[in-house]
Amino acid sequence: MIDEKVLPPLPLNHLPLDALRTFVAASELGSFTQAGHQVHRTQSAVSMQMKRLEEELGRRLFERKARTVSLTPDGELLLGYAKRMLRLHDEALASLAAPEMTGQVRLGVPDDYATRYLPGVLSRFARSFPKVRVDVWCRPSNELLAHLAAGELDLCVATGDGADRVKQGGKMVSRMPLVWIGAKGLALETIWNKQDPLPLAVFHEGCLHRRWALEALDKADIPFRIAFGSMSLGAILAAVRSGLLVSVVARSSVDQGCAALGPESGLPPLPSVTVTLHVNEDPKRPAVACLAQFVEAGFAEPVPSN
DNA sequence: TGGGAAAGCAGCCCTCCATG
DNA sequence: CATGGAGGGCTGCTTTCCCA
Repeated sequence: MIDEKVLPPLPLNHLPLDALRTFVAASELGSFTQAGHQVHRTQSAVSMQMKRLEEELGRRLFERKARTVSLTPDGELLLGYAKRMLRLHDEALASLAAPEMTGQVRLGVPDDYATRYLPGVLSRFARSFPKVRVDVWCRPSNELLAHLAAGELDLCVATGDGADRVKQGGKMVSRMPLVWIGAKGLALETIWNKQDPLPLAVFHEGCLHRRWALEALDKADIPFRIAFGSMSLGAILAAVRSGLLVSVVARSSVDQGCAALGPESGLPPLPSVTVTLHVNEDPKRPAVACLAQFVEAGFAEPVPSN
């Protein structure tokens, strides 16, 4: 028998999903005004919502600066939970809206993002819509977009420099920093003395990671030699794990046996790639829009750890 | 130009009460 | 006991203004 007199009072706090959605938008956009545009509210409404959320939690979530806002450590902590709660909420709505949905959806994803994000997205989608068949193609972004335009795919994920992809009808779902990687524990000077060319493992011609990496090296006047080329992320990572060369991948792709090389390595800084989602909308095929929601939510999740 | 505060307003929701 | 309508309070929004 539980003696209720010794129990601490239950907290009355709750986290309204509306406010969490605004919170996620503000944290990602770094602005209450921009967040307001995204959630269809005014800047003042966003400001008040965030103030109420902070009061509810008794924690400061944002550092307010002159023209921007940024997350406090408590805000960072909440962000992960908020994204998971919103994902579950959206999944539940989608599942209840059309639990008996059937059909086939053709999804295209670049190889490196397929490895990281697809398993979770596909398993959640299959649990919610077991009667929908999903066919996945792994190809470079440009090829996927061509297949989408030809009607051979229903939706695809593509990487690019943001503005271009959005002009092509894509919806931005994430920004992913590129990083130099080497074998875990690698002392870079053992394979590169800065006079000889830097040994590189890179993706195929036409890959954005490759182009940006080579441009950054050119700009920094660092000679290089392509010692390994592949279309497969798995092969690139395996080559890197050999400890004989370095490569460039999205931060989310760094796996066991590899480590990101910081600025102390002497390698030039790299930009971030924009990840966009492109959909051939078809009102007669709701499964396409549903899978698009799941993919988008998958990219909103924290990067799965190794 | 963007965030915060105050005032005013609309709509939601809870409570109460009548009705079947 | 369930349901539906009325009334009042509360919540959350927009507008406006001020400050950095």
